[in-house]
Amino acid sequence: MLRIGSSVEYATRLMVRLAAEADGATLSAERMSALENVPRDYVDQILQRLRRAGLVESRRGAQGGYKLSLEPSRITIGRIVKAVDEGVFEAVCGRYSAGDTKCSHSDGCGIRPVWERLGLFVEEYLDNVTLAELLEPELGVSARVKHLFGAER
Amino acid sequence: MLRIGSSVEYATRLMVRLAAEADGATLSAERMSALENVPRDYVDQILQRLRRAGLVESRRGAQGGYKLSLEPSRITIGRIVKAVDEGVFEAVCGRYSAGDTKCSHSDGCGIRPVWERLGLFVEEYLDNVTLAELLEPELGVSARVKHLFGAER
DNA sequence: TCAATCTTGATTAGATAGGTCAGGTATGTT
DNA sequence: AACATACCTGACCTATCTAATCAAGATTGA
Ligand code: FES
Ligand code: FES
Repeated sequence: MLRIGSSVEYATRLMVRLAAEADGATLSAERMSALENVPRDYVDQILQRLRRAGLVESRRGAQGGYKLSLEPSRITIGRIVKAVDEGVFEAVCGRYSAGDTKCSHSDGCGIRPVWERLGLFVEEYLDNVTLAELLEPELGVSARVKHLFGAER
Repeated sequence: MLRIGSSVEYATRLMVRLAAEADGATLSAERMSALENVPRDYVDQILQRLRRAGLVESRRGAQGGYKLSLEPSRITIGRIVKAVDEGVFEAVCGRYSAGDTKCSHSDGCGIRPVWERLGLFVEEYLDNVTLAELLEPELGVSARVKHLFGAER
């Protein structure tokens, strides 16, 4: 139901690596592959998706590589996830085309909003964790997220 | 990443049907299949999983069928989901066996807690929506869940 | 020129989800 | 007893998706 796939995990790890890089220094895909133990060609594929989403910039040729295109504090896990994982949230009800009566509840259904809210909920969570916060592991999860939990757990 | 699969949606719909049944009246799998437009054999399969989880009771033979084994107010969506969907939450980090160094972060990783919290978060949400609440669609999503969202959205 | 490095898109092997099937067991009715 | 109804069990199939690989090209720096 909720699954952090390898592309999402890899992308996050790569981004954290880049964020840890001092200044605007670049890292090559080759190097990131070695550092993060992610298959070389797969690193390429993931970085391209991140680039197309505007999260990283690249420079080709010798001494080329990648670097973040925004400050770590402006990049959220949510953006990373959306960049590499097309359908972040998907419910069955939405898969039926209009005429299809398969989901007989379509109108005034009490169940559907539960899934939809859950989707928003997860998005809200992911959009409130930034790369910058991940660089300070002693904080654990973002303080900004904690309010979402309500009372202490 | 977050996907409401058909087994989860079907199970929820079937449970709502049963909850709507007055008193302890039973419904046959055949009938539920027709009412909810879910493949006959698949209904069987799903109801068995719900029964093994203790959420429904069955009676065999003529005039047999299924009914809830608990009051609707004591059955949460979370329990339904866990009954039909084995690995509700799964992160990549957890897939590597101890010796495997694939995930070089394993210790003191700042990323992993983000996924773990998300898992708890989703569980908390699902465990706070009951069948009883779904029977009153005018309420939309449970008031008990709203506090999880923090301020108005 | 040459080597390093990103860029593009197709392809493949394996896992998973969604659904089907065949055969069995229990129970009510006649 | 016989029969129909309906649950029960577990194996099986198939389309889709994921993770990963591959091949060929385009830039850049030395
Ligand atoms: S619209 Fe799909 S369950 Fe109600
Ligand atoms: S332990 Fe897997 S990303 Fe850190």
